[in-house]
Amino acid sequence: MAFMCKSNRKQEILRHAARLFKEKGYRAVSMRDLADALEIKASSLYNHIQSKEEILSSIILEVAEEYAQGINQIEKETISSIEKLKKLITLHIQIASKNSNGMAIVQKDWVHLEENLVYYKQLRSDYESKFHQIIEEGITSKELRNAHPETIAFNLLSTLNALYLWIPKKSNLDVAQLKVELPVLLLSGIQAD
Amino acid sequence: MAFMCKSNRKQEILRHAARLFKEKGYRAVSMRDLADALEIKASSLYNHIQSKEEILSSIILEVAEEYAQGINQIEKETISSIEKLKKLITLHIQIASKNSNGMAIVQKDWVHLEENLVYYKQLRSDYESKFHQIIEEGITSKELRNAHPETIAFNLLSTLNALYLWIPKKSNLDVAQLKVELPVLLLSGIQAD
DNA sequence: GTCTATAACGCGATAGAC
DNA sequence: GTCTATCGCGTTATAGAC
Repeated sequence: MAFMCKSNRKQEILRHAARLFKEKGYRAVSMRDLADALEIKASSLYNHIQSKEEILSSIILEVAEEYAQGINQIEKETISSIEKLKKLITLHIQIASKNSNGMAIVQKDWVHLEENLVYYKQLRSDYESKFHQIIEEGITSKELRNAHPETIAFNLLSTLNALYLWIPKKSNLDVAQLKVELPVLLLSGIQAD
Repeated sequence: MAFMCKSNRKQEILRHAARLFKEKGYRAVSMRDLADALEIKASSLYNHIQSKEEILSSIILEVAEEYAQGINQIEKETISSIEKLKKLITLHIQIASKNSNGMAIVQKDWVHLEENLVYYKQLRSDYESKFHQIIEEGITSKELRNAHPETIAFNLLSTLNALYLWIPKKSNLDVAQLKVELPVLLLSGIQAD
């Protein structure tokens, strides 16, 4: 989507919307609230966007497609499973520090998608399948302990999915440190000896 | 609260509300939706409850107080920190399997509390403090590796808080297995050698 | 591109009959 | 305890002036 250059105003709307949606939840933010944040009237928003749902959709799909692209790239690299998992952890940290609002909205408000709900669910399910497969490869190659792959995936993904709650409270320095510390913490329990 | 025996009808309302709130989110479920589920009219609900927010409050506080009670009991036992953490993991699994709807609503809709918002936040912050303290004790006593306590707590709590997403898909047998498997998985990475 | 005015509808909640 | 009828307000979105 690198060629599609959205107008400044639309970008600004999306930015404020992401912040408000994260704070109060999609359903609890009215178009008047959003307009107030931009210091215009609600009706003026419709010169830049089609509907409230289009805003939600833009925010969520941007994040979801970033994850999809990230894992597709990592998946095809010729590195060990452990290295792939480390790169996945870094991917989550990067997205969460660049766009923690978007990540929060994906987690909490994907259910309110309409037009793109099916597409989003497909992206999510593809992501999880690939994540699982990397873990299964790691067990097969004996890089990982022989535990249940679903349990391992559940533990990793729930921690990574919650990063949006944690990262906004941290400084850039802390985030840099997290990129070192989190892979160690998350992987040391599952790596084979 | 063991003496306060709510009417059957009220219990039924809370049960249906919990299911609907989990599925669609608190703000997206109208009193008419809830009434439909009970096969009555919306106005009839108000013979049993005061307001929509009272329903939310009941559901959330029941779970939050169960956690508070659980950790208060565990905290004062004279067992090792590792044993306390194992009991905390079991506590989360138990609550999530008994009331996964309630747990989901706590995570997603606590922000919509009004009257009891401050009280809920206090319960939550107390819980997290005690959780952190148990981890810090474990590091001091050298039961746990000398990693950052916040990182350890973040990993544990994000996985435990996500159990409501995972447990409803599992059979009773799987849950029993989870009670064995999850402590091993979560603690093996942080236990001192 | 922003405004005022308003359409069309859904919301939580109440009053009062039965 | 459930019903019908309704109040007052908030919602997304549109029409048309400037």
